[in-house]
Amino acid sequence: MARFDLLPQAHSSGTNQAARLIPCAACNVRELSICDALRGPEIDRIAEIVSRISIPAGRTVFQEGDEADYVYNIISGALRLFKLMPDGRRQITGFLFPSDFVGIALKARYAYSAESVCDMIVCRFPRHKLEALFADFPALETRLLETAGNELIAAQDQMLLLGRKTAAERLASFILRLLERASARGAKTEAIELPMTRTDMGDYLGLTVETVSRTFTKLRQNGLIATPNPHEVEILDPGGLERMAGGG
Amino acid sequence: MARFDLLPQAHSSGTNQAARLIPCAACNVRELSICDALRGPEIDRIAEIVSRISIPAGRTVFQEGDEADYVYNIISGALRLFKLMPDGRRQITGFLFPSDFVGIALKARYAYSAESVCDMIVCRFPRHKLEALFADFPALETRLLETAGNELIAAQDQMLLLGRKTAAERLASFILRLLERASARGAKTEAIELPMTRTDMGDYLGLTVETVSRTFTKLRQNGLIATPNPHEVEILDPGGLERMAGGG
DNA sequence: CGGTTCATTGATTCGCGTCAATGCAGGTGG
DNA sequence: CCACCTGCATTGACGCGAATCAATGAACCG
Repeated sequence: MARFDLLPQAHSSGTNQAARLIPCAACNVRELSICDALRGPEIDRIAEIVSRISIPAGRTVFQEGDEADYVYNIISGALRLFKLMPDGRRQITGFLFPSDFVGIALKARYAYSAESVCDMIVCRFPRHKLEALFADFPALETRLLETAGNELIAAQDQMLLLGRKTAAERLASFILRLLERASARGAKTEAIELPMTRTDMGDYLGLTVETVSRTFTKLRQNGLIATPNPHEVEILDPGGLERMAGGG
Repeated sequence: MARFDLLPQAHSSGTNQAARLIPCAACNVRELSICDALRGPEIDRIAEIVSRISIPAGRTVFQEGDEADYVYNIISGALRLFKLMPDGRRQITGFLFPSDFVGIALKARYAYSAESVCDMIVCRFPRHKLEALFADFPALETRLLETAGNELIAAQDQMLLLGRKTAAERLASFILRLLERASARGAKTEAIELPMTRTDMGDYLGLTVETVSRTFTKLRQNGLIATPNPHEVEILDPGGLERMAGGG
C-alpha cells in the first residue's frame, strides 16, 4: 500500500509557487471552509502555515493509525475516508468535496484512512500549528466545533441509512445528499458528478457493487434519474427520489 | 408521544434542593465529564446555570426537531438517542451513560429524539448560557471539541458495524464497547448491565429483536458469555468475543 | 493488441427478517 | 390470593432482499 508522497520536487515547487500566486485571500472555497472564521489580515496567519498540494487519483493520503500530523481542506477533487476490517471488508465513512475539512477528530492518530478518488488539490495544515492558532482566534475553534456538530448529524443520518434503509432508499438518499452538497458549493444541480466507482458507493452504502448497479437500473427504469455515463446522474424527478429515499 | 415534563412541583423543588446540597464540587462524574475543563472556583459558574433533574424510565426528554434549548450531562441511568422514519422504523444512534454529554451538535434544533432507558438523573444546562461561558473559559470549548472528535470516531466505528458486520459481530462488538465504557466509568467489568431491551439493541445494531435474541443464544452456546438474566451479561471469554467481533 | 478495471446483468444462495407461538415476570383489580 | 393482562424474551418455520458466483462487454492503456 503506497503511502502518499509529495509530488516530485519539480512539480511540487511548482504547486508551492502556485500557492504564493493564489494566496488564501483569493481562495475559491474560503467562505465555505473553516478559514471563513478568520477575517482580513488574520487570514495571513493561516496562509503562513498552509501548503497547497496536488494529489493524483488513487493515492493514499494517510492511513488509519498513522500519526495525525496534518489536517486538510479540500480545494478541488474528492477524497474517500474509510475503515478496513482485517479480512478486507471496507466501510467508507465519508466522501469529502471542495470546502470540506479533514481531521476534525484531532487525535494523536488518524481513526480512518484517506485516498484520493480523483486528481485533487488540498490545503494541508500542520495540526499543532493550527491548534496553536486557537488561542489567538477562538472563532476558529468555534467554527471547528460547529463543523464537528454538522458531521455528527450527518453521521447519524448515515447510521439510519445503514441500519434501516433498503437498497433503493440508500441509493436515492445518497444521490439527494450529493445534490444538496453540490448546490451548497454552488455546483450545477441538473446533473451531478459521481467521481467515485460503483464499488466505492457500495462500500459507503453498505451494499455490494452488483446491488448498487442493479439499483441504478431500477431508479432509471422508474424514471427518477438518467445516467448518461456511469459518473454522471441527472435528476429527472426530485420529488419521486425524495419519496424513494423514505424520509427520515 | 408525551413530552418530557419536569417532575411534579413538590418533587421538582426537592431535586433542586438536592442540587444545592450536592453541588458540582462533589459531583461523582465531574472528572469524567465536560465540567472537568473547569478548575476550582470556575466550577461555580457552571453550578449557577445547571439544574439537576430526575427522570423516570421511558420518558421523552426531547424530540427531533424541537428547539434545542438545553444540553445535558448524564449523572446516573441511561438515555437512548434515536431517529424515526415516517413508517416507524427506528435507528438508535447512541446510548448515553453517566458522564456522557448530550447536545454536542449545538444546532438550533435537535437532530434526534432522546428517551430515558431507565430512571435517571441528569444535569441540564441552558444551551445559550453554556455557550456564553466559552468566552471566559475557552478550555470548555476545547473540551467540547475533543468530545465531539471522540463521538465522530465512535460514529465511524458504528458505520463499519452497520454497513459491514454480521449479526454475531455486531452483538459481540456492542458488548465489548459497553464493557470498555463501563470500565472507563469505573464500573464493574466481570458482569455488565444492559439497561435497554432487546428491541433497543436491535434498533441500535440494525437488527430485529429476534435476531438479537438468537445471537445472544449463539454467543452463550459458544461459551463466550453468560446471561444470568436478560439485563446482565457476564464475559466468559473476552478473547473469543474480540475474535467474534471481527476486528476493524 | 492483450491486459486491466469497471459496469451491468443473470442465476443461485443464504443470512436475516417476518410471522407465529410459547413462556415468564410484573402489575392491577376483584 | 388469584385471575388477568401486558411487555419482554425466546424459539421455530418460512420467505425475501441482498450477497455471491459467474459471464459479458465497454473503456482505457502501456
